[in-house]
Amino acid sequence: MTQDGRRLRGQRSRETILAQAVGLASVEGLDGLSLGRLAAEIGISKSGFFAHWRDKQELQLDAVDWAVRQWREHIVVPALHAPAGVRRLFALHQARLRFYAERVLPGGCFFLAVQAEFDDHPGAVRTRIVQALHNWEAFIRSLVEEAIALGELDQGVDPAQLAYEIEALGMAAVPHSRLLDERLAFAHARRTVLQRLRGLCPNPSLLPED
Amino acid sequence: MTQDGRRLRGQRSRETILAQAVGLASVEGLDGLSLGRLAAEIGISKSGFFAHWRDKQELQLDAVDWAVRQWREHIVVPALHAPAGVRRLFALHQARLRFYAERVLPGGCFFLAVQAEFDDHPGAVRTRIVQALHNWEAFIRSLVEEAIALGELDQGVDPAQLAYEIEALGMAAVPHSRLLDERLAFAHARRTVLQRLRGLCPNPSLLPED
DNA sequence: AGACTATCTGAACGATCGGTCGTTCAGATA
DNA sequence: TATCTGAACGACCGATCGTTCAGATAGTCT
Repeated sequence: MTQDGRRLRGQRSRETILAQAVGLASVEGLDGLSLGRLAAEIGISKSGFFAHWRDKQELQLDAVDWAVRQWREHIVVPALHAPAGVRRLFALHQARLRFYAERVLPGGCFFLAVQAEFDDHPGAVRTRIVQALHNWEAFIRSLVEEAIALGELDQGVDPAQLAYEIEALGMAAVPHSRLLDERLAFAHARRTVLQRLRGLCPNPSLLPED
Repeated sequence: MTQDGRRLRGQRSRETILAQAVGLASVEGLDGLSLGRLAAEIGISKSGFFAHWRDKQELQLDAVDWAVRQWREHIVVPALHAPAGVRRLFALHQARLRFYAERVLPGGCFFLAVQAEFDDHPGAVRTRIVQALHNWEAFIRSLVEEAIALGELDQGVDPAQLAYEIEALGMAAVPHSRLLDERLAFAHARRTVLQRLRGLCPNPSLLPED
């Protein structure tokens, strides 16, 4: 492949469009997202979209993929820098809360907005969302299993159930911080998981006290 | 007040419209809800709405109130039949899960759909949603405090934090049951809260073992 | 019977939706 | 230089959105 300035420009456009689309979708949802408003916010023409995507659904699918990559970079990768075991599990939870607190996405969480929107809308977009959610929970579960294998969590722990807990307590921080008390929401989300992990950990000193 | 057949008919219309609107909003959200589709599903004309509500927002506000009443009847009232304390707290959680599992609303949970939609949309509707959410959490908190006062929960328990836990673990059952595994989601939501309450209760035999 | 009122309808409105059209322009190719 | 291609544009399409309005229907009151 030789360097083609045209394709390079197109790729940059796609990137900025997708970034903006994920941000907007975190507020309005993927269906609530309107091509006209999206174009206006970026400062391009609406018809320009169709040089990159056949229709709105194609853009939605790419937006999901883009959001998954963003999630990986902001939450998964930083967590992998923590030592394996219970500390990595808690680092994952903290990275997620930081992602929310720093308002990386204007709507808080792309996946929360999109799950609530598509759980009753069959189609290709829903399928891709399901896949992303499944991979995410499987990843949490694998960290739990690793922590058990390392002897940093009780043997009796059900990995799927603890993964459900961590996911639920992290996700709930979004609406709580936006609709009620922001400081309290993040404090509760953090402390709940922390105390839960400490309670299940034979060596609680691996984790901060509070 | 004399009996007026017209007003009676109007009230019945309002009721069926609101019931349908809450159901539809649990799927599409309160903004995603379209008057045209709503009218078509009920079998009335679109313009008939405006005999009952000035505009769409007025209908949205009444829909929130209606959903709150439904929530009270289906979840709060049944829980109050359980003996005060930790058993009532768990009964509340179970009533909620039953409400979801029985698919009373086609979208699963009106408040989940609506929270994700309005956390970034200031206005009267958001204000009313915030109020409803606040009242709900305050109610859970009051049950926690009651259980502590009755000596059925450890003194050290932070009522606000435990309320956050119960709310988060219940709410998360909706997208999990719809997008991943329904049976597992409800099982996790139930067992997590159950084990948590048993762990905090000096007399665990008040609660079922599993 | 006639005046009045609440409910509901059908037709129409301006705005916006996703999407298509032909066209323009920059950059690559030969 | 001549030709081709990818990106982006403005104008426009039919459909649907929330909303308005004049009028029909039906139940109440004098």
